[in-house]
Amino acid sequence: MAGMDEIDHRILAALVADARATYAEIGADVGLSAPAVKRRVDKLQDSGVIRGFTAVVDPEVLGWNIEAMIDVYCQGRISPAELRAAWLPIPEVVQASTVAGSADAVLRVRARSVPHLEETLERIREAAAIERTESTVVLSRLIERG
Amino acid sequence: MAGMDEIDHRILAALVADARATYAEIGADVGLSAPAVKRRVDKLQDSGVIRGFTAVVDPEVLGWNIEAMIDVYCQGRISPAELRAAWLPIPEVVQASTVAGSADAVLRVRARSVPHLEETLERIREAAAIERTESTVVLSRLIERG
DNA sequence: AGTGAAATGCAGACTGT
DNA sequence: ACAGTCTGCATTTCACT
Repeated sequence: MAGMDEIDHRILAALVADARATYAEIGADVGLSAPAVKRRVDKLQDSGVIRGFTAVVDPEVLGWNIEAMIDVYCQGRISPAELRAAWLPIPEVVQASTVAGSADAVLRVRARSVPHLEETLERIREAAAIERTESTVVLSRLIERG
Repeated sequence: MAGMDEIDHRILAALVADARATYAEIGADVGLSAPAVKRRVDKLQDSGVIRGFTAVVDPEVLGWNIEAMIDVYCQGRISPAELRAAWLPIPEVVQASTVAGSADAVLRVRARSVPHLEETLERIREAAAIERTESTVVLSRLIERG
């Protein structure tokens, strides 16, 4: 985005802290009226700085206890857009990135059980032209932020 | 949480999709009145299933353009708690997990530039008794959720 | 869990700087 | 261009059924 001043950054921080905060509350924090805050938030969304608003849910509570990282090796060249389209419908895929390393992409997957993880792996492999995958199971989550 | 029925799950899904959706909108989706939805959301928050609501911000725009995943190989046995304590003060570390694989831990790091990434790597290595690290730079973020 | 009413917050148009 | 005020309308929130 072109001009992002101090106030925009403070509005962003407020929304990251609580996405359901009212415009008036944010305005009180940053010293602006509610309509002024809304105008800025709208611009921030239109320009792509704010991608959206989500609820952060405790995965443990829902029984999605097991997590794994999957290195994916593709056959030939597949565009990032194709990979994204292939994996987006799989809800177990929490994170996907293309990387500059020996692997082509790295996924982060959450599942309820080992059989569930295995089934998810199968669906990931079927979704695109994939040569092989290498999975490493997460033992404990030390840090989670950003 | 004790009793989480189908409707609770659908409310969760709606809030994950858009944390600023109104209770009336969610109620229309799940077949409940707005006050009923609010009561369920409040309970979901009190019981810890919903940890909060945040805005998802494009990191590129804020200048934290480069991201890397770091496989860490430790010397001897280090407890997860020690690793956490060592890396928590480093703000560039966005995610850290111990894993069951050839590496002992995997970090996800965000930096403003390659020199900044290098400096962060140095600090990560100094923070604990580490044998060696293997970094892979992220080319593009395909999916980011959960 | 639904209903209805009061309080609150939102979104648009308008004005001033 | 950007902030403030006003206003009609939607939403939240409470008491009650």
